[in-house]
Amino acid sequence: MPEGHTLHRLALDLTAAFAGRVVAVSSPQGRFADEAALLDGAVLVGAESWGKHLFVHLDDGSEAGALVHVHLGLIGTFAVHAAVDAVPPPVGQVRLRLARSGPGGAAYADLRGAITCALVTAEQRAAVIGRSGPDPLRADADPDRAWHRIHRSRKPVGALLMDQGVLAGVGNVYRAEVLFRQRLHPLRPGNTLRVGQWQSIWDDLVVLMAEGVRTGRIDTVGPEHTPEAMGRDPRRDDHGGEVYVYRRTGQPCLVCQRRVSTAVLEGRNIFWCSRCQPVFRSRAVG
DNA sequence: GAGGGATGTCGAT
DNA sequence: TCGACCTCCCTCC
Repeated sequence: MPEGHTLHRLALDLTAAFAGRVVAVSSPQGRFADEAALLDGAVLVGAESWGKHLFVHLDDGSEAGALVHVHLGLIGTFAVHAAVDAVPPPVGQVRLRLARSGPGGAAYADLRGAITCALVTAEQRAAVIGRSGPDPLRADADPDRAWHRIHRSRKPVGALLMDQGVLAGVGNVYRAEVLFRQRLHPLRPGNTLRVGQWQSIWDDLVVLMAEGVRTGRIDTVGPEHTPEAMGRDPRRDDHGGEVYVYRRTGQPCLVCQRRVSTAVLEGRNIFWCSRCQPVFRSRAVG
């Protein structure tokens, strides 16, 4: 699940469920037990995301407060259950549990399978953010920082969009889809893009990812390409949304009918339509 | 019910 | 380049 929209939504959900409340902090699995004991009984101030990183701010009575850094990795989940009758016993490997009771009913959140769950300082948080590129979901994002990296790089734009130091929060689905929507081949070198093309990528990501936060799915097809509009079966897949090329290898392009192509780039699958996203040819012909 | 792949990243080799 | 993380959901039997 975790692309930037998932983390952004998670931060909103955690804040809605726990902000301003005393939280019971535990690590039923045990791997975060020492830290959890220190945080137990603190007041949760709020949660925020930057790209795929999540930070939970707590007031533990110390001057600086406490900060938990979470990265879900590929398989992690952080499920928020708001307004339940009672907090049930943990099931499976729960690395971190936040729980509260009181007005509005009980609420709890269970973290499983995360690659990172650590107590960090404000300086460590700043370092993580400093290593990250702009996040299209953040109002304070500066897309020029990403453009500065992209237009000087010979690396494929498909690789650059996934580099969290260039752009934060874009994963394999948004990469594939925004490049299709902008009719750009994923192997096209970054330094061959024009600034207007980059601006279109950024603007599109801002809209698509905000929609993802709102719906909890990744839907990228225009109104003319929905299952209803085209009279086709809706997609049933684990990301749940309607897309143009992501994991549609061999199926007909929704725009031109050519079969969707796939390849591996830097260890990850890329998907594109070879007619809608033609191979870029340099004008500097040998 | 088993088996495998995946929306990610880091550290060890 | 490989394993860890050890979840979730899909496909195949």
